[in-house]
Amino acid sequence: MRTSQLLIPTLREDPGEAEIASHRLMLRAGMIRKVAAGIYTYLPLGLRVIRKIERIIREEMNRAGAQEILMPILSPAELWRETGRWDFYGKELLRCKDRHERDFCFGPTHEEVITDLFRREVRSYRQLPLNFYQIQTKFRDEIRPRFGLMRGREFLMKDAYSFDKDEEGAGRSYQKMYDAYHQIFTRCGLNFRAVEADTGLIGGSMSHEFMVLADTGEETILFDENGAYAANVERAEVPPPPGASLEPQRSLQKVSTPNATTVEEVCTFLKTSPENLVKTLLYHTEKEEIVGVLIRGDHEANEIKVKRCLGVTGLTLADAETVARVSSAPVGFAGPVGLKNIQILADHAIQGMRNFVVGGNESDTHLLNVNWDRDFKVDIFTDLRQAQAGDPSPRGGTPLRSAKGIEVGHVFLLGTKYSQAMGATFLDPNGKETLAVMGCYGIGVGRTAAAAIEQNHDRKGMIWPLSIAPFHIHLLPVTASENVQETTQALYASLVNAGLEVLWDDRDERAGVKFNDADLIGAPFQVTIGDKGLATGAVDVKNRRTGEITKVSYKEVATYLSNQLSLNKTPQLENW
RNA sequence: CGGGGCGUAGCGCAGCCCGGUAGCGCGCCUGCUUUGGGAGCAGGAUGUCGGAGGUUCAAAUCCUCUCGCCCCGACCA
Repeated sequence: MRTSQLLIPTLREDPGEAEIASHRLMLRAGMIRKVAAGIYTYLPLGLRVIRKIERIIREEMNRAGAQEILMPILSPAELWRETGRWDFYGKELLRCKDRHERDFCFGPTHEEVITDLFRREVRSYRQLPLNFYQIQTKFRDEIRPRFGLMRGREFLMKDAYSFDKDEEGAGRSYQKMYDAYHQIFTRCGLNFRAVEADTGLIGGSMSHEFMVLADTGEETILFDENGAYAANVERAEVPPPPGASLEPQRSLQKVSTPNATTVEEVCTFLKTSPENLVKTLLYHTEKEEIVGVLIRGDHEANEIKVKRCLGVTGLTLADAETVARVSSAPVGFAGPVGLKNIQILADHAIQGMRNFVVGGNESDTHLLNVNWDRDFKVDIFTDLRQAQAGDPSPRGGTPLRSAKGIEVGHVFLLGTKYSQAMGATFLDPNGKETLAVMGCYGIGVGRTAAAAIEQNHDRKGMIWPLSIAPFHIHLLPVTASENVQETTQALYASLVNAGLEVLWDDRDERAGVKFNDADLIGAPFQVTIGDKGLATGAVDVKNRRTGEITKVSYKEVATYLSNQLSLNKTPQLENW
């Protein structure tokens, strides 16, 4: 392809709106342009990358036995009302009305639509298992879209939905998708990790996220050295403490702690350390109840764990007024001793503690030598805190390490949540009507492209993994002589004949401009053709990643590059 | 939704405090020279200063409203 026939509006300067590498570089390389907040047009170069990723996804999904379909972007409100998500989804669900005033929404995901298809068309266990997928534009009216394709409102997603006759089958379908995802992201040339995840709004019983490791990632993951455990920090379990403290219980003591409201201030004032302190957090649940959550001073509460423990979906820290009413003290002095009529949950780390410090439920007061059971009752001891680096792994106890990740894929074992709500049943061998057991599986296509850039770029631009590069080779004739033009033409033909994807910079630009654009666009190899080299019958082949430049006889370039490309190939299986 | 910031030429920005009718760099167009890492010279085009209203003899500049965008937070398959 000649550059003169593609719109590749590269920018010399960084656009003001872009913060992170992928966003900045995609704009600069002319791959995307913004149309509105979180809404982008893919230009030819950007679309090529998207198509490459889609192709890998299709091959692996097909290989795993899934069948491609295409559902509509718009779906009718009735389907969403059946599962309750019309109300539950909130403002993220973009709604509209048609000319007859009927309610519709732009699909943020497609469980309702696919489950409706299933219940209409599938009758018998003989037809199962089934797995349908599509690559379709999704719309989620994100509160704050950001970082270009990383978190858009409109975005391309591959979503798949499996239907099985029982839990066991659903587990197998889940495993197939899990394996396919490994294959997909490996083929995309990404350094990623599958981690245990929370199921969030989608619901279900088991879930893994596929995280591309990158410092700009919005998610924090924890994993152990030997690969036995990896989880999203939202999900990561903390094992119970090894044993109770053997320290003798001392007598309760009330002390004045003027203006000491933070853990740090209290510790400084009482000359103790945060490990001896217990924070009392008061939360509102959606049912208007107040619960007390006890967390060791140097730990953070994990609200998802608290929600799960209580079986609620809404949880907010109580405001100052409520704290004052419940604890009869300003924020910072609440404590479990003497708190009446509210449920007390405690992180299990506290089970191992003796003689700790808590708030005194009085202004400027704390209590020393507090002991659970003796001084207050705990309704539930369980894992309630955020895991952190250094904590023991729940599988084997080696210390966890943390990293930032970009969520590019997510697999869920849904169970019968949707089939139940929508009556998606089939007849089992005994003629009994049975609920389908479902799974759902998403991949952010644009986000995968963005993640690849986050992981593969340098100061000058992008460095594409071969499998998803917009082009394999960037041809750069740098002088205008007839010899160079003719050689370039011949070279282009021979490379294309060898099955390579070649971008030919045929613009009338100076060498420096071409070199800089080529580094920015990041094709894995650049071939420079100039009079200087041709004098000895050679062209320069540059490996974008290593920066290494090799002089190659122009007659052998096609062979040389074919070899280089197969050396740089990411693992790939034959087509289905 | 809370906090902060920005909308001035295609892009990046100055001018705004202290009103006097718009400028710089890059890009773009023409010509000549140049041509292996973002060329030089000469000439040229381009703006309803985000929008609406107000104050004023006069508004990019001051005031009010409004729309859009960015960042932090809350939120989030």
